[in-house]
Amino acid sequence: MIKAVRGTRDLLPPETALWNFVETQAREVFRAYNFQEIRTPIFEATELFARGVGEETDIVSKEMYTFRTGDDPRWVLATKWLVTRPKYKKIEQLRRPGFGQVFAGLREDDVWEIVIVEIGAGGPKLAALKKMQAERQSLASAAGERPSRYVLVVPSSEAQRVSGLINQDGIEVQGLEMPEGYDPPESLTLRPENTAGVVRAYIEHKLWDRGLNKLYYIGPQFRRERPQKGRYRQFYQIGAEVIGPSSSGSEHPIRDAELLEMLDTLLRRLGIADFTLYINSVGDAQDRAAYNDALRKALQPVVGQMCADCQRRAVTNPLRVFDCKVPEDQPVIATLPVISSYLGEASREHFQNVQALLKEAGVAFEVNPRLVRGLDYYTRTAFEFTHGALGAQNAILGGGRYDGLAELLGSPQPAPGIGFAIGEDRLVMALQARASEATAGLDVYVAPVGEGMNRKALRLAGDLRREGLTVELGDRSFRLKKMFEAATKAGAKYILIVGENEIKADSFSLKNLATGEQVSVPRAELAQRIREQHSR
RNA sequence: GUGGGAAUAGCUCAACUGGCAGAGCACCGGACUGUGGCUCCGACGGUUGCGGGUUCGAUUCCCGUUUCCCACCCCA
Repeated sequence: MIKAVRGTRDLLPPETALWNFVETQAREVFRAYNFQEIRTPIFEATELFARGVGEETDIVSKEMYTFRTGDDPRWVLATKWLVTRPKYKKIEQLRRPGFGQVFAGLREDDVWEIVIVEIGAGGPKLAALKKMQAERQSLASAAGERPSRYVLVVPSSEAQRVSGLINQDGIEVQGLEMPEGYDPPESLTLRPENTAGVVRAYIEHKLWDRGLNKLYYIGPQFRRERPQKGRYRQFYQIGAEVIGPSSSGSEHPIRDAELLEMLDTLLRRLGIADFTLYINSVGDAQDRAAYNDALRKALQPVVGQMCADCQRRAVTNPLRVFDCKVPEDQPVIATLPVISSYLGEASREHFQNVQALLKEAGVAFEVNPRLVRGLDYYTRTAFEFTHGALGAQNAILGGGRYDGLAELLGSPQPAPGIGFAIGEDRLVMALQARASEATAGLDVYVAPVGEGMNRKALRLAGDLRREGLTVELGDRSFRLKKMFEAATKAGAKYILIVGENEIKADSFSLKNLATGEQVSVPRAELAQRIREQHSR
């Protein structure tokens, strides 16, 4: 049996009704705050995420669904061919277009290794080139005495760019003229989050010229993580971004406060009361750099007493030490400097203002000096909403300010912004108890009885549906009893009998399935009658 | 990616030290051919996740594998 792939799942009724409920509420709240919907592609150039989210983040370094297009096996697919003299001919036999000219310039004797790489539109992967260099070095030292040349062959259109990147250590870059019809590969990635895509669209379509600076999105995202409760490989996010030139007010603390107040409103409206808003300021890029230095220094003398995870974090990402849950480490953590002491004047004032405005708006919050965000682009305000009873994945929503992101992605002018993303899967999980409320019921079951009644019933059902009712239609071949059972099972409020007597009288037997009350209702009054009763 | 637990009918779960794979609910049919729910009767439903091993015999024991769950890493 073919099953849904790992980490993905089908959403089935009645749960889908709950998803629609959540999305409908979100749209309504967003509209009240003048946000408009944007839909960006589900995949983007890999480079967008590498630059926007950060090359060193876990997301980009190991959790993305990345694939290449444009590869044609007739061209050069190989990333590497190891060439020694006996194998030289073997490669020629591969008859890849254009190989002849590469080898023409080389004498067999002095070729040690030829590496052929294809360079996609996204540019060469630095990591891949570095890895090849390291391999080459170990091969060369293993083979010691042999004279060698190391040749990197790339499509000629990329030759100059690549040699600029790798022109060192005796590596030769040769351009290979690609044949007619060569389609350079692109590296594409299923979006792991939506902020980068929104900012890309903002820049691409010059949305500032259209006064569009409040945007929201709802849709699937993809991360190749190990599945866990509330954590899927295709997951859904509801998010919004306020972005624009500073003159539009996008940098002002009131935007931060407004956004947080909107989220508070949305969660309450969804019936979630048991949540906590944590906020912090992670400062601007300079503040963060200074703080990171200080943190590393402070950790140096004490890290030896901490758990293995913390020792690793101290090197790779010192901020993460604050996430440590080992009880023995907590006293040490308590002595570490907090970022608030390293905030510049501007960041400090901004954060103070956000807090003052939140109080003004009556939004409850807690400052959590240890709250840090994982993505590179966050600056200043960072926040998250947590909810109990969700296990280890207790954050249902997170976000923050990203003042430098637009420039990083090539915006001609600064466009500070702030946004959030709600984990819809987790939000729905938190709402599961209320699932029944969101399920829409069936208004009426139309039951044809007797010869030729199917046609009449079909028309009548169509009329009622056009009047806005939810209608299910039976079939004359069922016995009436069957249809009653079906109507009851489907949760219909009424059953409507369409038989010869009814057609003659143009008045139909309408039975309330809850009360058992049955009356004859003229055709013209049917929809009205059903709706009335139904709204009681 | 790491560690632990689990997988048996559509669902929830049984099956003792290894001995015919079962129940409740759901679904379908009937009792009842223009009146449901309740009741009763009947039928359907399975490669026990998959693959291998041990054994006369494996749902049960062993190995591998896949998926899910819990946690770690990390984090919208």
